[in-house]
Amino acid sequence: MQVIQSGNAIVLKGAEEFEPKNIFENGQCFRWTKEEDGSYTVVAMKRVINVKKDGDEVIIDNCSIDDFNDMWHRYFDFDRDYFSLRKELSLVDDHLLAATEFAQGLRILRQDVFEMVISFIISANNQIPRIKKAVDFLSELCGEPIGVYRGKMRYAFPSVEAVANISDENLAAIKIGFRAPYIVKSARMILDGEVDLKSLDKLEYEEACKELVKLVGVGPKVADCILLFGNGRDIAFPVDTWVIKFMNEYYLEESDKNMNRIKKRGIEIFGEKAGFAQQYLFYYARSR
DNA sequence: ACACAGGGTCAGC
DNA sequence: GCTGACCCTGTG
Repeated sequence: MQVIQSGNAIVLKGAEEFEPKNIFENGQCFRWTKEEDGSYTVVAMKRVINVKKDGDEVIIDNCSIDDFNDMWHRYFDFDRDYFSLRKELSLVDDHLLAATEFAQGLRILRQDVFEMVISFIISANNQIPRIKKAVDFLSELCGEPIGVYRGKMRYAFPSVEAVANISDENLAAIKIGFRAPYIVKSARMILDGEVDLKSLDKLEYEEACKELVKLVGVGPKVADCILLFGNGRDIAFPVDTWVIKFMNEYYLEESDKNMNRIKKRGIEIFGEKAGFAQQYLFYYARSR
């Protein structure tokens, strides 16, 4: 892949397996907006960029080559060979074959752990458009302003301190209902060192799950999302309503609604890369 | 109008 | 382990 500077943008030539729609609209990330020209404006890591695909080129606006190499290359998981990954998964069965064909260009973003913790606490029993609104508004209310882009001030995702010390007024304003005390308590637990997000890397997968579930509003499903999207755990297999549906329909001998058993079975069937199988199948199932 | 559900979790058996 | 309640709001 070639990275070329072009004004305030960079152009990725020969970027394989990169489809903005399949990357951003699969529910892993909440901090993007689709522009009228079909491009995606994204806030992450105290930066704002705009991503657009044009034929076999990817154009990233408001981005330098240094920023790309230092941050966005990792964020977009460019070290991974998604073609081989899809090919490998497609061998499992016809469902994964169809899903990996359908969602070609999907990537699992390497996002900030704390942002994933708060975002996915908010996601519980909620709808994706509302989750997006809440996360955006939370950032606007107590995130650092990082500059104007396309006529709008953009705000970074708030720090642990900011969420832990959010005012009751602001908390009420984001309208996340029963989840409101969860995000504050969890942020405080992280601030106090009761749960250490920085040492997650040192733990085995199961231990990392146990650590995250200590947080309030974090159950097994949210813990898996945090680990898959914010901690690079390919094996994490988040079981939500959609996964329960397709697992029962295609992969289980008899109908089951127990999330723990379904998760165990999912990892048995899909193996080390269960998280990717989940993402392809989830996106495929939800799009129909 | 009003019931229903949405990338689940928690408390109470 | 299993069940029901849960804040909020768009949908039919």
